[in-house]
Amino acid sequence: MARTPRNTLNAELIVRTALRLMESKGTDAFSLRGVAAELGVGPMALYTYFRNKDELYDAVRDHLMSLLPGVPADVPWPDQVRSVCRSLRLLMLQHPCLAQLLSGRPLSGHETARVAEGLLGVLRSAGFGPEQAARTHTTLFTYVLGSTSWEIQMAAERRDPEAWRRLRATMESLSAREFPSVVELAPELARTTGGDEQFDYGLDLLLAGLRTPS
Amino acid sequence: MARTPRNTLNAELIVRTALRLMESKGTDAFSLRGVAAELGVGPMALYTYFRNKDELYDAVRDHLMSLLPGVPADVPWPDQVRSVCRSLRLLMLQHPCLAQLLSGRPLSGHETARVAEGLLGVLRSAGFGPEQAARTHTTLFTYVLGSTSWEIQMAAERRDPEAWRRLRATMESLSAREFPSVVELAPELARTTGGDEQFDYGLDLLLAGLRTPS
DNA sequence: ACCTGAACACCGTTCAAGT
DNA sequence: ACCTGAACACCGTTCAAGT
Repeated sequence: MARTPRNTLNAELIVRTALRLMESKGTDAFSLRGVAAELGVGPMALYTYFRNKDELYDAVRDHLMSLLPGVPADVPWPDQVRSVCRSLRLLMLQHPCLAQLLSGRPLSGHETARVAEGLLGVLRSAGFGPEQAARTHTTLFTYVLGSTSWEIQMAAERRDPEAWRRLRATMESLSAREFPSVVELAPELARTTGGDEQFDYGLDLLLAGLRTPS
Repeated sequence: MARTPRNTLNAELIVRTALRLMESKGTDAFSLRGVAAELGVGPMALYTYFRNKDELYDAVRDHLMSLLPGVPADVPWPDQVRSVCRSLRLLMLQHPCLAQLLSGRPLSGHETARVAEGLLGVLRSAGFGPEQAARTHTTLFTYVLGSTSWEIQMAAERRDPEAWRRLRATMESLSAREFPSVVELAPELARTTGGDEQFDYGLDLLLAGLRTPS
């Protein structure tokens, strides 16, 4: 093995490699040693650029959030809100690890600054007061986070034939006495556990609530 | 060390011990070996009751979800919906690991059956059609999941003085040119990242949307 | 500064064995 | 069946060292 020459590593390269491994092997299977091996260096080489694994997680999350597109101008504010929310959802769907990085880990503080700025700017321009703008932003953001996390988990289940079979079997074995509505609405539930339509349904519900006098 | 006598172990005891460790040492720090040590047995003793770590995770999650209270009768349906959603949020706040167990792991299929049954029953009785009931249920559930996950993460940040200091510093260092609205509304954002009021604000937004003609 | 290599204290899990 | 003990293939991270 030729010794790795100097300065072949840098933070961005490590982040890109980490991201690639997370998306191919799953967020949990990801390891520092795996990234190092992929880069052809010893595990300790990464510690020059990140103090520990958490810092690398943070860097991956920040990098992904930086990919968020801006807010479209020249459209009514509800469409601007829709655009920001849909963009965040799409980013999470394209990078499933992002959901876990956002909801299950310590926060650095600026990872949501861009989506917050987008939503708050739109809401303030639409005439919302400071408090209501802040509350509405948090509501919208957490709705996107929850619905998309759930959607991703369900999609993962669907991809694994064994897991999907088990899940269907469990649903079908539910007692019709104990869970009459779940059993009756099983087909509808299966259709509404993800997808653009379901996401927009909830989003429109929130927007409809916003337009009623408060 | 006296040898552990036979039949001292059982699935429920293991689940309770695992839950206790998860809540004291954090969901991530939790380990099979830790549970075994706490119970005074070798790591392999647990494999008699659970095929692997994932099965133990599932058992803990199912146990927690079984603690959900029922739906109150004799109140208007919007209050019934509020009750189910608030109960789920409270359960997640009391057991912070539940959020991660629900959103970041494979699903067995019946963990959400009770909350689904509660919501679907209420919505169907209120006159919603099958499709709209299913869509509304998924919207409500994922809102609770997302908002409470976020709230838990923020609360964890607040408890750790070092993390909280870093987060405040990051927020204050945000450029007022790049993020004018975030900087301007920083106090409001800090106040609306959790709490009963914030949760109810989003919940009422959804309920308000539901009452407009669809 | 940038990277290596050995070492430490952990993991989950398999396997063979005991009762 | 219920539990043990040794072993395997992993982890993240520290430490001392090389350039």
